[in-house]
Amino acid sequence: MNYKGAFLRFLCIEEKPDGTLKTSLTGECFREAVKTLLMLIPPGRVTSYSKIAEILRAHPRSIARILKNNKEPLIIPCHRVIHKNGELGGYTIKGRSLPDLKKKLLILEGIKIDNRVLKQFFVNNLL
DNA sequence: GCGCCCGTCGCGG
DNA sequence: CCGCGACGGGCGC
Repeated sequence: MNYKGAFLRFLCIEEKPDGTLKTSLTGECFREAVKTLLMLIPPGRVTSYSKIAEILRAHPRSIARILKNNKEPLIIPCHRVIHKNGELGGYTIKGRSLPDLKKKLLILEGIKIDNRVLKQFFVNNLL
């Protein structure tokens, strides 16, 4: 099995009848997979909802839904997940919307935010 | 099962 | 810049 095959199997990504790829992970397993990917983002770097979704062959809004219910903010660094275009996106802790905190955390990690996060701060290869 | 929620995205105007 | 619809997964009923 080549690298790609191993990668797809590792994330339980299978081919659907229509030929598209999709992870068969659901519920807690899916959430754990998302968390694990987030842990791979180094401090001072960011990634996007769609990048996570792309890796898992899932939908960006699914990722957003998972992150909103993140029970371990800071431990699971969901503040490092932003919009693909560099906008910060939302940030919720225990039901409270705290976008300013997200911004502060990113600045503390050395990320320059000039209206948007510059492309250079995105991780190129998460895996 | 269905319907609604979501911290998205890409496209068109 | 804005509006809109697609998409996928969780969750409550």
